[in-house]
Amino acid sequence: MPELPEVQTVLDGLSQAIRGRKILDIECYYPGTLRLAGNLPDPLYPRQAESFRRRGKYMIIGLSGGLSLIIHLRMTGKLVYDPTPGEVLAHERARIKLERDEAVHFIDIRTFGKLQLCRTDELGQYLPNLGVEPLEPGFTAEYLRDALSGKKAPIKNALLDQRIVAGLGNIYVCEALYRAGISPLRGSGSLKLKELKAIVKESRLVLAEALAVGGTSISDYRRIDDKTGEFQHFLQVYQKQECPKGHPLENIKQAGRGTWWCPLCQK
DNA sequence: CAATGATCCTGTCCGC
DNA sequence: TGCGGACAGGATCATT
Repeated sequence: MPELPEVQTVLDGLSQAIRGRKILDIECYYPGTLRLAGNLPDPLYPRQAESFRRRGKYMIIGLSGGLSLIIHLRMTGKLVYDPTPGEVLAHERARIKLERDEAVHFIDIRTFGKLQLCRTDELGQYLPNLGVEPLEPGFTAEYLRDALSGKKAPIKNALLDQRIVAGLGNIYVCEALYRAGISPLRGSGSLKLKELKAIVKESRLVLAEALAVGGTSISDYRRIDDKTGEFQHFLQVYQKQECPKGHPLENIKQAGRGTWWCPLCQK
């Protein structure tokens, strides 16, 4: 499941592969995967891919002439750079066609991923409200204290809320809470500043470590060259039976998603 | 307003 | 062998 480290890894790969290149067309093979804003210029193509940035789990590619392409991989989306593309691939939902007959495939088994083309000056209308970036200076214990004050929702749910922190997903929230020694069931508003500091520190660490090895490949996630990331080998609790200390883990459901945690290590 | 649940999807895995 | 059902989950929308 692409979270911040995976999205950043894909984005870096995409930037390497197509920065400065001309996009000749974007074809859509599954209804709704490619969405066009209503007021786009004609002709729409060609457009040069000029800039590459990330906000939360959204990739934002700046195109020449004041346009932007927003890409969200959701759960099973993949971008694959292909210098010699042929027929439409299995599960290929869209294709970014480049000059010299090259392409980037958007492959997405479960079809939840989206490509949105819009004017750059209207980007705000096409991105949801997103909270602080967890690897930037604004992500502090004090920020979390203010954002979570009075909230009754479990800390696990709050950390998954992209309006509070943008980029964390199920895997890294489970890992960060384990490392911080905090139970995922704790009420958000009940956490002390010291505990929030541990959450901030461990979230940053786990994200940075995962980013350094190209993300976590549990099932579908791949880099742009279709290679796997390596952080799955370093997970301590996600989809595990026992924690590093040998304690049995509990697997519960929170907000419809699996939580793995150690009742002995996390309080 | 906040919190929860349903929804969108399909490949994989499990039990019978 | 094959089938039905549960499960995986990010974000959005509807409901309580």
